[in-house]
Amino acid sequence: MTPLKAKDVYDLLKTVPEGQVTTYGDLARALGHPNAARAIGQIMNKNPDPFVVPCHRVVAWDGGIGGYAFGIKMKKEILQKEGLAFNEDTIVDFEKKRAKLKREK
DNA sequence: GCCATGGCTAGTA
DNA sequence: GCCATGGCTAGTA
Repeated sequence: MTPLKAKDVYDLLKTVPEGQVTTYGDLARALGHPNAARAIGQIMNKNPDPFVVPCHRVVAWDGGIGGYAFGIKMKKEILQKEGLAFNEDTIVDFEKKRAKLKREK
């Protein structure tokens, strides 16, 4: 299996529009690495450019917030600003907000 | 040897 | 609540 490239993750993530989200596992599967969810999280943590790569739009598989380099509180605020609603720490209507990823390669 | 995950079990109510 | 997974990095040789 070809290695997972950070650039591929970022490129795919950039296709997720404002107001929608994706998950660590979805990104992993779309790139042909069904078990690399955790590696995706680590790649997000090293995000070179938070203003270009919308890593705040990557959440946990169950609609939970996941993590964020600048704190999950800020992540939540940004997502709310982009139009998502929360019930406690879970995204409301998560399945409807979940982006359909275009499979790469 | 660390984790910004996720899936599966054991054990309680 | 445990642990497999996979990419990264600190720290030793």
